[in-house]
Amino acid sequence: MAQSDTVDRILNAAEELFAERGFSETSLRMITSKANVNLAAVNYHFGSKNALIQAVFARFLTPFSETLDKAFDDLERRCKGEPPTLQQTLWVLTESAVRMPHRNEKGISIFMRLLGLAYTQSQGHLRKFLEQEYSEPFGRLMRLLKAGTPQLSAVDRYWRIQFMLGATAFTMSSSDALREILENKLGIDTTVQEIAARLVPFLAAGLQADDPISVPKTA
Amino acid sequence: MAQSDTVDRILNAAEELFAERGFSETSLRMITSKANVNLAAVNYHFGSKNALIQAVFARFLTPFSETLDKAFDDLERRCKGEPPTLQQTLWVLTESAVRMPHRNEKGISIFMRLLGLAYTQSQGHLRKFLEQEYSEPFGRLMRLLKAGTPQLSAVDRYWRIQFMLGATAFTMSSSDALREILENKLGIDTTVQEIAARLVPFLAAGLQADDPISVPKTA
DNA sequence: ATAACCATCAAACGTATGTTTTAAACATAC
DNA sequence: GTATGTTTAAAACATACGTTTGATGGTTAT
Repeated sequence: MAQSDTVDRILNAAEELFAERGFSETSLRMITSKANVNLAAVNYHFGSKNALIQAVFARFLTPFSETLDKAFDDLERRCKGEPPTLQQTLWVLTESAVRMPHRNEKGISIFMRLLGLAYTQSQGHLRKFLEQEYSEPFGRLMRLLKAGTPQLSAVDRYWRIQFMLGATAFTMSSSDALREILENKLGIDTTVQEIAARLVPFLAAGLQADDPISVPKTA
Repeated sequence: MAQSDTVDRILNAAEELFAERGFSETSLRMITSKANVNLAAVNYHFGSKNALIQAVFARFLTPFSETLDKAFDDLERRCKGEPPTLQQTLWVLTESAVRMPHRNEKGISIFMRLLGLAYTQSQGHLRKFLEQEYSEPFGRLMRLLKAGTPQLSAVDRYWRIQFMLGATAFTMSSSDALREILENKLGIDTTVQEIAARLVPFLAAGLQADDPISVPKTA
């Protein structure tokens, strides 16, 4: 073949297995046998397992950050100087994620699950890589969230953004299982888009909650 | 010695290392050398690494579920037939977690981090163990949450509880890292109690958000 | 005193991991 | 058609893992 697709097959298999099982729990042999390539191919093409992990993230994060950047440009153009509202920012964010071209119908939930894992699993090299490569679009999102919640102190905003990321990554990462449970329990089918549509008002309300750090009614 | 403290030393070391690094990333050799016991002691006293993981959870989850049960009894008694409000339920939950007797000042954050890991890391045996052992207090919490959000449809409530669990588990599972980032950025030190106190109003507001499934302003 | 029991220890076991090596097959350019 | 650089293949590498073994010492009960 003119150009081998070995690299892509490895990336596809690794992406799926990482999302299912986490990084440490996924061996190179699982990946290469799922991808139907030789074991040595990973180290040949990527150099190491850690570099493969980073490559998996780069493959979807790079186009996503470009899409997001353009969508934010669009949003700010429509707002003509006025800072975008929190709901607008959140909606552009979820829309960009959902609208990304995905390799299959599981793409969006794999995407989310990987983001959650990047935060959760203590992979020092990954955190460094993501901070170096994607600090700019991340910073832009943070600035927009800040503009959308001018009433919050920096500390309040920081924590509430963490809560927001948690709710999103967690829900999306297990959206398949959650959708299935709901289907069995109430006979209702839900799309990822609908989940996102439910998530946005939840997050917006949480981010903007009045916050007289509630005192217990306990005696 | 009359009674060896080997078991407790193993549990203490394991608890701390699991919380720091996750389960797969923590080897028995790390644990036994931190605990200053022989490598074989783990398999002798617990049988296997998985059984040790479960024992670590049981040691704090069993007393916690008893404390929580009594606190819910208390709450319902104070409410005299009226269903407790959502804020009351959430507050009793976090209060019970915070008020638990802990072995040291890191105890509460280790507790939280482990709970987050239990959700996040795909340890099949752990999930089964927790479901079997603690289904009753978990079910009670779910019933109270339902009573506290009577205005929600079953579907809305289902998803919003998932969002809530996600925000909590995710934040708690990376609370150390998040606290550290905040310390470096703004020079502010945060206790786990403060995080919990910030989380409650966020969750309460999100759970009770008005929900006219927001339509994008996008063209 | 002696037997039974339990906890500890160093050492080894078998397995699985990430990585490297060697040779063969391949496509492409001359 | 042969040479060249690239990709695959199979095997072996060293290392780390969870677990098991068999000997040893100490405590308890008979």
